[in-house]
Amino acid sequence: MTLQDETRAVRLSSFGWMAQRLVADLDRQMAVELEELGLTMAKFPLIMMVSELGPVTQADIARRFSRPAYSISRSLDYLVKDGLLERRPHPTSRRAHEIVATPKGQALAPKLHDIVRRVNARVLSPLSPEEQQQITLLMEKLVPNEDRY
Amino acid sequence: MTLQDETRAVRLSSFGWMAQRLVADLDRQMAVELEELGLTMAKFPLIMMVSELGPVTQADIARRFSRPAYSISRSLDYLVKDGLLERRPHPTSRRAHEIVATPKGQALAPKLHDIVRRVNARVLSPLSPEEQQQITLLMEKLVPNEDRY
DNA sequence: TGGCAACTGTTGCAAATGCAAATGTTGCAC
DNA sequence: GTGCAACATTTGCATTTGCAACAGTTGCCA
Repeated sequence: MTLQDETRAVRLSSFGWMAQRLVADLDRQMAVELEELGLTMAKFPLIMMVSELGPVTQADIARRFSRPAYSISRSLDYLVKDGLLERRPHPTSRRAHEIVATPKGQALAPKLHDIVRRVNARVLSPLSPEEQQQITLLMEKLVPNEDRY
Repeated sequence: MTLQDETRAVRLSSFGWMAQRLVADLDRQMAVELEELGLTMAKFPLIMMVSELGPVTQADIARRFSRPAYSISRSLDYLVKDGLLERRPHPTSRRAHEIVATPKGQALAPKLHDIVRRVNARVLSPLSPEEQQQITLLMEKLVPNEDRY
């Protein structure tokens, strides 16, 4: 077996490689759907998290996403500018901010739910319903549903 | 059911969301291993592709990755500077470049294979061998193994 | 109380990325 | 062969991102 064949074999049998491709497809499809709402893949998970958790602190968001705090700080700048989220003074701490959705932001949530359901259905459509259930269950074992996003 | 509960339910039942988390973990683990070789997740797939396909054209790389050509052009700048890949004049076309691995780049390939195998094994380890086989097969149905990377 | 380490958030600067326009090349119809 | 559209690649510029340093706040213990 040549080095080239070996490299090819490694790639084709790599679960991670397939997962990367899958997520790339997923991202492309989501980006298209989100564009119609004026959103991007960078903004979308933030709105979802705030919609799910209600008032949260920036540090909390950062922890759950396993992302650095400065990154959240900057992403929020955009969402605040869009008028979708809002920084409010935290009720008990003067260093923390409470992040909440504006009415405009809240109105987005149901549409985002639809998009998520639609894109998931499309991506999974090559599988039979039983297979879809199988892969979902297996996936749940790989990425335990903690409070992490 | 409140809006918050609904958002939570959508997220937790979303296959795509789990896939995102999985790939994020995968990326983190790969980044750690690659760092020991002085590589990054941006450079790694390029070396793999050139190692697998031998001399390729930049446009071909771009097509296979479904990425814009300018992005490949810039990534190659870094890899050429690292002395891992090389731009050679194309034998038949004067506008195209032939991209090949330098000896130093070729020497990297076996180490990259090891890393891919190691990280895949670690990520899949929560599953039994039968389950690992199952999820791999299901995944193959979702992302057909074409010539696309 | 005073001091200090840990925490929350922001910012300046450098590196990376995306987009649109430019440069040169090629195939092909005329 | 000329002209022109499609191609392969690069580059200038604006936007985004990452990193390290900063400013302010809080908990805690001596």
